Order: sequence, then C-alpha cells, then structure tokens
Amino acid sequence: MSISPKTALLEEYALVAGALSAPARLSLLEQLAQGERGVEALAEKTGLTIANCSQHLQQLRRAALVTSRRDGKAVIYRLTDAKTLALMDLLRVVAERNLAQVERILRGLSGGEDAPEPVSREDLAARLAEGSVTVLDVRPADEYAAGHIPGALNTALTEIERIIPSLKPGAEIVAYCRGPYCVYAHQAVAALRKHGLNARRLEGGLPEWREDGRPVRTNAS
Amino acid sequence: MSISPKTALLEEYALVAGALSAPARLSLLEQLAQGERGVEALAEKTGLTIANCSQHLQQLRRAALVTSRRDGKAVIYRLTDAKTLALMDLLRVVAERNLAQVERILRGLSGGEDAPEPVSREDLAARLAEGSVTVLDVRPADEYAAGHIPGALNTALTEIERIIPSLKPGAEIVAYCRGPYCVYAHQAVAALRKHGLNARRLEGGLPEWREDGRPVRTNAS
DNA sequence: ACAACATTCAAGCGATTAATTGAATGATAG
DNA sequence: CTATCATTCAATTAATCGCTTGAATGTTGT
Repeated sequence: MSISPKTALLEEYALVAGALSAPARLSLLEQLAQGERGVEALAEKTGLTIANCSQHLQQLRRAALVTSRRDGKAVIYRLTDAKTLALMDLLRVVAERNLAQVERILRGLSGGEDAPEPVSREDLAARLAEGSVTVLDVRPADEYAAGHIPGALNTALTEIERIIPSLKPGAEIVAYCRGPYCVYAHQAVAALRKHGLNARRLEGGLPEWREDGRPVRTNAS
Repeated sequence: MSISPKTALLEEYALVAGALSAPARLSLLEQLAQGERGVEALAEKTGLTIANCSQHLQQLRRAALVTSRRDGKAVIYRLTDAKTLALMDLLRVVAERNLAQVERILRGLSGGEDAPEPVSREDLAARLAEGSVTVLDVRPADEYAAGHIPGALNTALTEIERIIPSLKPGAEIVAYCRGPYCVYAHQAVAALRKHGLNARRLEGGLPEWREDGRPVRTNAS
C-alpha cells in the first residue's frame, strides 16, 4: 500500500458505489431483492449471458453487497443484508428527488399527470383487513409463485387487458411489482386508468412489503 | 429514447452511483460537507488541478448531489441537501460493515486493537455541559475558523506533539475532524494514546454535529 | 470598452471496464 | 473413477473514464 491511508479508504467506499453504477448490476440486485437466486435464473431474468452475469455478481460480492452459498452444483446468491436494500433505496430516493429526468420517465409511464399518489404499505394492510380493495401482482408468474401478498391476483403486464372485464368499475385496485426499480406497476396503473378504473400503485414492492414483516403467501401446492 | 424505459430509469440511478464511485469526488463531497466552497479552494484542498476539479464538480452536479451559485467571479458549490450527506453516510456504513479491508486500514491508523469506541455526539454534548472533557479539533486552521465545536482546541495533526504538554495526564480528550471519511481524528487519537493520554474519537465529524442542530462557533473576530 | 480573473469547454492520451468467446474448475451421479 | 453439468476463469475487443493541456466563456473593476 504505497498510497496514503486516506486515499485507500476512499477507494474502498468508491468500490461499493462503483458496484452500484452499472444498470446491469442494479437489475441483478433488484432480482435478488425478490429472494435468493442461482446464476442461471438471474442471467435469464436480466437478459445477460451466464458468464457476464457471473462476473457482475462477483463484482457485487467484492463490494460485499451480495453473498453466495453453494447448493449442489448450483451457486445461490442473495443480498448480504437489509443494508444493501437500504442503500439501493436511498440511491433511488436521491435520484428521484433531484433528477428531473427521472420524473419525466416515470410520468411518461404513468400516462400523464393524472397519476395518483402511491398507496402506503400501511394503508394497504388496513384496507386488506377490511376487504375493501383488490390487489394486483404485476410480476412474472414464477415470481408470484415464489411469494406474493395474500389475496393478490397475478397477471403479466401483457395480459392485463384480460382481467379488466372481471373488475367492477368502481372497485379500488392497488398494483405492485418487484419494487421501486420496477416499472410494471406504473404501467399497469396507467393501463387500468385508461379504462376508467380506480387504480393506484403500492409504494415499494414485494421486497419492501416483506421487509416490513407483513404476510407473504407462497404457492405451496 | 430508443432504449426501454426500464433501462433508462436504471441508468439514472447508476448515474448517481457512478458520481460517488471515484475517490476524487468523494473527497470533494467531504470538503463540501464542511460548508460551501469555491472551485479554487476545493482544488487546493483535494490536490486536484482546477480544470480537473471543475469537471468532477460538474459530474456531481449532473447527479444532482451538489448545486452551485455564482458569487462575483467565483462559482460556489454546496451539497444539494441533507440527503447527499445521508447517502455518503450509508455508503460508508455498508463499506465498513462488510469490507474487512476497511477495518484493516482503520485499525492500522488507530495504532492497534486498543483503540476505544468512539464517543457519541450526545455523550460529548452532555460532558461539554459539565465541563469534564477537552475537545480537540484536528483540522486545518481555516476550517476551524469557519466553524468548530465551542471550546474546542485546534491543532494540525503534524503539530499535535506540541499541545501534549498542556494536557493533564488523566484528562479525558475527545478528538474530531471532518467526518467519517476523514482519518485525522483516528491518527490524533493514536498519537495521544501513545503518550498515555486518555483520548477517544468523536463519532462523525463537524458536519454531522452541525446536522444534529448542535452549536457551532465561528472565529468572527 | 478593455483588461484581469475564475471557471468551463474541447481535444487527446493512457488506463480501466464491460461484453464475448472458449477453456478450466469443482461437485454430483453413475 | 469418469462423465456431466453449473459456474468461474482467462483472453480479447470496443467503449468509457480520468487527467492534462490550451483555448473559450463570462464577470468584475478601471
């Protein structure tokens, strides 16, 4: 270590930030926020090649944002702890708070400025208890099967038109997806509102719901 | 925008993380946490050339971590808001929590494993009120002049030997510097303890002290 | 208007990083 | 032990990033 200790420290911090500075790795972290996954599953979900995915994962591991364990032939990765999620969250908050660009993208997704405020997780839990709300899980079926909010209906974004007829016109609908990085729920709300339905978005996604200690149901059939 | 909205969003988040992924920029942010500064002052403090410093600052501004205003000929930069500080702090916490490398560097600085726990800001405020502690500000004189904890003595790290004779052997000493990224206080504590003094480090630095709403004195003479 | 000054812009170089390909490692099943 | 499979390593190429240099911009003071 010929450089000064001060620079050495800053480089360690920069390493962690650098691990978060590629869209591909943020995408991987978003997937891992849903639950632990193997390399192959992650590669498919993110559209990366296996080798490329493996290298990104090792970079995340070098920054200690994820850890891995071996399960037979497969290596399973997961977020190191809740701090990783917190760091991702704060990164998103700062970006959204400050960058006009982000707002423009999100506003475009939500179909104009009539997009309502998201529903807090606390509110949703209360309304679920009194049964006055329909919850919509806008994630791929396999992620839904691995865990979802109890009572939620599952539909892919591309299939959302199909379930519209089964929803009452005045019913309150809350859509959620993978989390703050995911845009499925934004798009679902835009589509439903275009049909005159009273749809809103859940604040955060399933990882945040689970992190709150709220109930999650799996398809253990 | 030919790429998907999803990728566009992730790229915005990655931009913020990328802005934090260079030691030079973290160093600039640490300086700005002390208070607003002009380009030339920042360049001198960080050892960067003016042009290079300016470019780094613009990168930070693009990520909306800092903002600038014009004051006559000079352009003054400052942190956008407390969220920037929060993001730096969480980055540091994650890095220190997870990376053994960081611990090794810090332990080396503090002169072995006998380094005591840092003093919380709340504790220090209480002890200051009862006058049972000597506070040492280990930053350059100009930063001390711009604001320091009331009653603190100021000494540069290189001059620390000089003030040792004036300290009572049993007195409790608390050292602080610029903040968590700064290693001056670590080194000061190591030096003082080597002389048998009862020295500890303050948790965080002046920016965090100020952020808590605690009193700061300036040399308005 | 002109000169002086602080900052920013633009171009170029060297070093690092991401993605691709193909080979090597490590664990399990027969 | 050997074959098989998931993952990782190694080497290559293209792109990006950080730093330097020298010119351009914009503001103040005369």
